Amino acid sequence: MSTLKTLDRGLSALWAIARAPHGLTVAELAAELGVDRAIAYRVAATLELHGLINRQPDGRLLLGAAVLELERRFAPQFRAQAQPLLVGLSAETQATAFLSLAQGDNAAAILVSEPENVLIRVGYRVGSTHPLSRGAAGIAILAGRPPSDGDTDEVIEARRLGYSLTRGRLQKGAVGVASPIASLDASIGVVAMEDLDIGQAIGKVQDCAVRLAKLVGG
Amino acid sequence: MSTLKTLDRGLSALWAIARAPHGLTVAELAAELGVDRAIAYRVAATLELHGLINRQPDGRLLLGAAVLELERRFAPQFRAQAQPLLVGLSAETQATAFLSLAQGDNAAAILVSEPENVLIRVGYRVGSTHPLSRGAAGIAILAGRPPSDGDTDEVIEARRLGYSLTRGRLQKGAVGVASPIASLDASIGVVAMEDLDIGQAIGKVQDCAVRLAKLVGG
DNA sequence: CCACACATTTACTTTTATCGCACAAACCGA
DNA sequence: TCGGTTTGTGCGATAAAAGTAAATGTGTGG
Repeated sequence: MSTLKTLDRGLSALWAIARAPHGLTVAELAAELGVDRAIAYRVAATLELHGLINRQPDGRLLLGAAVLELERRFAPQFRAQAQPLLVGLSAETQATAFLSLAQGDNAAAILVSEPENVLIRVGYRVGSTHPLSRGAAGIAILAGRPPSDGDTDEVIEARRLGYSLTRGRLQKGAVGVASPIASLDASIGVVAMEDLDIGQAIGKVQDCAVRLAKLVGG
Repeated sequence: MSTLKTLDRGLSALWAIARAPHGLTVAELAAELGVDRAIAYRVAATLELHGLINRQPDGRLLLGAAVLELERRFAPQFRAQAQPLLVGLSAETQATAFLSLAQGDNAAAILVSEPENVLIRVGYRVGSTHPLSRGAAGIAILAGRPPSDGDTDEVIEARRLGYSLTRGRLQKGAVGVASPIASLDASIGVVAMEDLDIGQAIGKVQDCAVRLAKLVGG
């Protein structure tokens, strides 16, 4: 699968600028990319043309407002529909609820709801990703797919049970429960510290997965 | 100012995919860009590499979860600080409050707060842009900059008064008031239907601009 | 089971967009 | 005013992309 070097570099530049809290100068961007300044100018001009970056009066490059529009166009109706379900799930289980989508070989959390009235919550950043093979969310997604030779025991077990349960795979001391939504290549679940009522959580998570599948699928 | 054709086309592809509610097939993307399918494959592969798009099992191209991370990294501390001010402003004026940033020759609304308990509200989409020379937000931004030869009468007037007031420039029947935040190349303001209490709104908007400038500038 | 359409990837030649030097301009502090 | 630094811009050599074409899957209906 071949890729385009110029586009790849341009997107790397976008990330470099996104990562820099106070933006980058063109010279810094050039250094970051390991290219001549002239190239960095052309990359920046092209990104700016599309509103993805913005030049300050002092010349520094910052992320542009167009990223807000991209975000708005990311699965909008789906997220709107799923939001209330997640809020309910986090309230009932007193744990952090999440909805994850397969993105290539990763699971990405696209929606998170943290419980209120709880002293310590497990944070889960919207947009964060981890490998499908690690963590309850990813394993549940794999379990929602048709069986395959590469499936680990964890995945096979999760497929049989209808949910996955992991401890400390992504974060020490954290317990995760997730259930697949096969039609979406997604999973829904909760994470908490060791104090999670697992029996209850499993039921609620599975119920949520079924309701969401109905909501979207039919 | 020269740009990179390959990067430009790749970003156009990103927007084409973002605009399509149910994504695009590679063939559709190729048609949209006016290029051969083989090229569209390479563009898609590169975008996917960076998580900006995602391939469905059926092959369709959809926006990827990475856009959520980009959004998170867009002026995060600034937006968090400004949010409560905007909520207060919309509540006090019973109008839709917004915070706009200059992005090239456009003003982009990066934060919006709509009043509650109001029958008809003026909607203002986060991320939407319009030319700086049109609308209260843009004129206020220009008024916050040092005087220049190109300034229109509206801008000069707004600079003198410390706020801009427009009627129906962006939307028929809508009134907008905005005040510059010069240090940020930004403006804050409200829009409403004709029923806005303009005298009150001007004062509140200016007060908000001053407080936000202090919050961020010092 | 085969023929067919369709999606995806690869191999390879030609074209052209990109690279990176080198130069000009603006800025700045002394 | 003058070095020194940073910012921005033409232009020819060259590497990268375009554009063919053809191979490889993949599923469908006869």
